[in-house]
Amino acid sequence: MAEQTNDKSEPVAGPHRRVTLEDIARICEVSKITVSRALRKSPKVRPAVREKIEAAAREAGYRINLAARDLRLSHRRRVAIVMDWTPNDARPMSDPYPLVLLGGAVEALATAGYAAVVTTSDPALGAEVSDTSGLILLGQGADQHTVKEYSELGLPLVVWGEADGSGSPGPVVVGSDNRLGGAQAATYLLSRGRDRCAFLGDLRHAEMRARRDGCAAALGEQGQGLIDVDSDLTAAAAEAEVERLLAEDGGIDAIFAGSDLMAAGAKRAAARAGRDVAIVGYDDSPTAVAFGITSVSQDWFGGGRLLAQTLLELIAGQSPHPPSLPTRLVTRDT
Amino acid sequence: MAEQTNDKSEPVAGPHRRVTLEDIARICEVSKITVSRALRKSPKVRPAVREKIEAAAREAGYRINLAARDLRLSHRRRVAIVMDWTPNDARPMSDPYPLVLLGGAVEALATAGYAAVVTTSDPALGAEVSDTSGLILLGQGADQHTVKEYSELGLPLVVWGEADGSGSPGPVVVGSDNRLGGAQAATYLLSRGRDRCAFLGDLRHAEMRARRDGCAAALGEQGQGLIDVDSDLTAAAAEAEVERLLAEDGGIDAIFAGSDLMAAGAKRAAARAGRDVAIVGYDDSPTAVAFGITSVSQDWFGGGRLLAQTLLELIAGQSPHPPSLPTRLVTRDT
DNA sequence: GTGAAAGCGCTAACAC
DNA sequence: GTGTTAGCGCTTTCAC
Repeated sequence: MAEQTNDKSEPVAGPHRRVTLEDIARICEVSKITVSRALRKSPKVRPAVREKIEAAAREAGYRINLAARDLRLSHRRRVAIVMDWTPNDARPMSDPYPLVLLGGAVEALATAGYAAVVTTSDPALGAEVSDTSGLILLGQGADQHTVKEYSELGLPLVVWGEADGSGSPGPVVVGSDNRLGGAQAATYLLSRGRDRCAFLGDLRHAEMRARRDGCAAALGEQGQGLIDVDSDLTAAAAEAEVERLLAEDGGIDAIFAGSDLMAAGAKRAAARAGRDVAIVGYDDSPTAVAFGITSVSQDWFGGGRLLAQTLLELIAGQSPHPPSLPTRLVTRDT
Repeated sequence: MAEQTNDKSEPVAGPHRRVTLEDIARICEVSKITVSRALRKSPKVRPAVREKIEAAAREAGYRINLAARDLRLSHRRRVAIVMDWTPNDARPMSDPYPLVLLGGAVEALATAGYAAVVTTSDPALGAEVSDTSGLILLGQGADQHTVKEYSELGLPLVVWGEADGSGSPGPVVVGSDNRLGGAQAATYLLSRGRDRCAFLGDLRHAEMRARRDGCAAALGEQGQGLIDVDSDLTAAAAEAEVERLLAEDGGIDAIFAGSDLMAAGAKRAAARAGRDVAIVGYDDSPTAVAFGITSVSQDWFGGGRLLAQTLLELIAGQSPHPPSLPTRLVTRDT
């Protein structure tokens, strides 16, 4: 629109010099500090003056220079969020949920007046990451190497992942309660009268292990065991593993899969084998919905918010002990 | 100068004052401009001095203050990325792909030395958004209301979505070539000898319309028509629609669905009806992989990169005309 | 209620 | 090669 403010008898300095407080001050014939106060809605400025200034600022397209404000105030209300998923891992880049996590964090940070600078772990932007109030690391929780690297910055640091439970002095970890999720799966399978259950997943991932452990513990209380089946995190791999498993073991009547994709594979294998197998997946994803698979649901958005809140507490000098986020079982056909 | 820090033996100045160039300068007994130059690897600084300075900076944990740098240089190497998905829309927040889009944009921006400030369309962070070099808007491309709102900031603006093709003076739009995707689906269905094809989707969305139009045009060249079937973008809705469609029309032998989830629903309906229906989905998502559904694949990461490149050109004062991103058909069982 | 002066930490421009 | 001076745009004293 009226982007080019055809100067009001003032020299247009430079091709595109931005409008500053001083410009507005000159227009309104007040000092720049008054403009500053007015724009921040200080009660010390007379309403009439304030309105005039606000109008002039709007008219002239004034936008505050945050660099100047932050420099003067010597703070930076900015937090870095490092997305450190590498592909071919537990969470492919195409996984929906990290985005929701991000959304939750961004929202909570915004509410607190913080901006989120998002980066991949590209080192090129080192300065942008290190000149922040704190850091959120999103990725496979306990990738020790990356965590160590970032914790050396000496900034408040919160990591998304599976708490190692050791209570060790490492970074603050926020995560979903995978053990609880596993226990909920077990309870469901038991309620359906199942007594020979297998866990499907890649146990090299801490989150998968926690899911398995939670399930095994709950089953154990009823005197049942849990059979580990190692599988890549794809539907095809899971299908092949379950096909083999069902052929080998005629008693299997329940499968808890560490992801919905694996659960979908398991369901196909069970259907082809003509076996009645109860199946629980993980993540309550569109895949689970489409296949009608019972699944453990995580509160990703809440997770993002908790991540942000925890970091903000850390920045404020507190010592937060964030709770694990509860999971919820969503029952469907399997 | 007012030197109140006489005690250089005292490492703690105040509760947490950050290390500045001046501190390093004092330690190394040089001027701060020399430190500045050394840290930026200027060739004007003698290697010996430079190394000494670098060591001292590392030792003292010096981190540049970007606010000061940006203020001095009067630029801001920062771009805002606004995630404007509202739920219950074409792309639910749980949609996987925008994250990849984001990743591509963040990576390309980082390479160019720009940081990405990610926000939801929460107005609380207005200043953080408006004090940037430019804006990337991620959401339903042509949500006129949001686009207008942001374009009033007068900043370089690039929107992800379906180009309206009008060549109108609106914002620069970057998007995937949905018409091409539709045409690829048509070519595939024709190659499988199909002659009565339906399109499944919600035509209120510009992207869906473009997919349908591309498909219809390609079919039209072979003298075939395309039947529109309106459906919500869920597997269940699609399943119901296709069930009805197949019952009504005994000739249908092909379905092009605007999303993989709908394609999965269609596949189930076809299987239950015992009909041989060729099916093509859209997005090449994990769901398509799991269901073995032929699908049109978009280059989301490349899309993010193109988004960033386009914005950077705009910032540089050029008038970019970004190409549509080509799609690719991934053939599976359907 | 309003203003004048000072300075946050950095770097471009010019000395030397 | 290195240092001195100045100033980016803002907000906090402290006057009035």
